[in-house]
Amino acid sequence: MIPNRPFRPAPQNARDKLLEAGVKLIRQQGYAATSVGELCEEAGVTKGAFFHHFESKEALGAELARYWSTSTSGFFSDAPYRQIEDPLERILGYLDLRIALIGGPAESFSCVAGTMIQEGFRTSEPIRAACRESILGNADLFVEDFEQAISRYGVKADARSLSLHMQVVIQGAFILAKTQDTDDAAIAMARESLVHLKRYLELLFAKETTQ
Amino acid sequence: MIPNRPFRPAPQNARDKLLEAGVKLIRQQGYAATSVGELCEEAGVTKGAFFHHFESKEALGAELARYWSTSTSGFFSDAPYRQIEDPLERILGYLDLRIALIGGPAESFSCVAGTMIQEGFRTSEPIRAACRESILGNADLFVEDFEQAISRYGVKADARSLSLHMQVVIQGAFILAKTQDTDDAAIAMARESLVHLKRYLELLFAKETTQ
DNA sequence: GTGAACATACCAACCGGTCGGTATGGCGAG
DNA sequence: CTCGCCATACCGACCGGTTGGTATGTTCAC
Repeated sequence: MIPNRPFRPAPQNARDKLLEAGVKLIRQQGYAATSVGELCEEAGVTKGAFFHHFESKEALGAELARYWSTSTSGFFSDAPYRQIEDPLERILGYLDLRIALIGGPAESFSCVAGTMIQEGFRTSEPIRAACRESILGNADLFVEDFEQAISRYGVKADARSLSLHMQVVIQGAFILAKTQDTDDAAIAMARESLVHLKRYLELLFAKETTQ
Repeated sequence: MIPNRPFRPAPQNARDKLLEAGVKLIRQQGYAATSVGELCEEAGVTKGAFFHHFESKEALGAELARYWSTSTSGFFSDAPYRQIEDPLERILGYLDLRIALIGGPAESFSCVAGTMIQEGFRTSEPIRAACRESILGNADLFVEDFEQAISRYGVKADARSLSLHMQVVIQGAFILAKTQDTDDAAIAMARESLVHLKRYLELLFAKETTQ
């Protein structure tokens, strides 16, 4: 779940600096391995500032998922592919955008919420809930598109289930990308899976496959 | 990547007890959040035993991925679905088995390697390499099946890419499962994604969809 | 002059890892 | 048969450093 820093405004206050530091460090090494001290150093603020803005490290984790969610869903609901009239083409346009956004090292295109939920789903209810909202919220963006596509193309399928499946493939693609030795291989790996997802939707909606 | 304890022999020596403890605790809370002391307590051994068998915590992490890999790939290459003659049906049989194995809480059916690689892909080369082998090794089990299916059904597709895509969906399904509030919802979520994957393969190989 | 936004100094608990030691069992020499 | 030798398996006290978190300022806009 993409947007790198260039997509977001450079943070001014300590709070946002800490959240940006969280995006960077937690994507790279996970939540538990990232210490409060490290976050402060990366953000260029002190521990006092940290605990002024966040009740605990756990609170930053939960806030981070919300921060992430807000910036990414804003990005995806404003992008040009939204103007495409045909609902299926709109969804495929979204996937093309995601494919295009995959670049650089894996930690620059993977998902903060997807990383955090693996560590926190049993041990931190606030983090689980926030990551849940982030991931399912992104899926929600496409339920209506799928409903329209289903009725237009007369296909028997469940709109919500398909939206969730898109998230499944995206999250899984990030994991497989992380197994690769080089950035290029990771990029190719992640993109390939999204192409499979596109083909599934094309086949399901009985459209001629581009391949 | 499934098999729960019942599929593996009860460990006798300290080494295997520690690996079993690793499977349990790291699935639940991740690698970094699991301390050596905790692993020893869960395994019922002391720190001395830990560092007698493993050079470091990191070494246990890497060994754990191999341990996991060995027991799961053994399980999947011995299972009955392997006897199915038709290569596509064999692959679909594998997915049916995976669907059937999804049960209980998310930490009992999710993948140790998929959890660890998110934390270690940048910070620990031994862990990344071991998780890579585990995940890609599982995918390798089905390359030949796909090759046979592709030539039998005369479909234009890449066998290795399809095998990897199966892993993508499986890993992604585990992440989405962890977002759910209840075990039942998590189970349903994970199974649903594998059903989508089945349908993709059925459509791709031009077989009548079961749905 | 008051409250939000930070900085500094500090703490107890816990972390990964070390180390000196013991219990057990295999094995070759006498 | 047995005794000495040694390797392996395991124990648990201990160490220095790091952790998340706190208590107490300081600064400055309103």
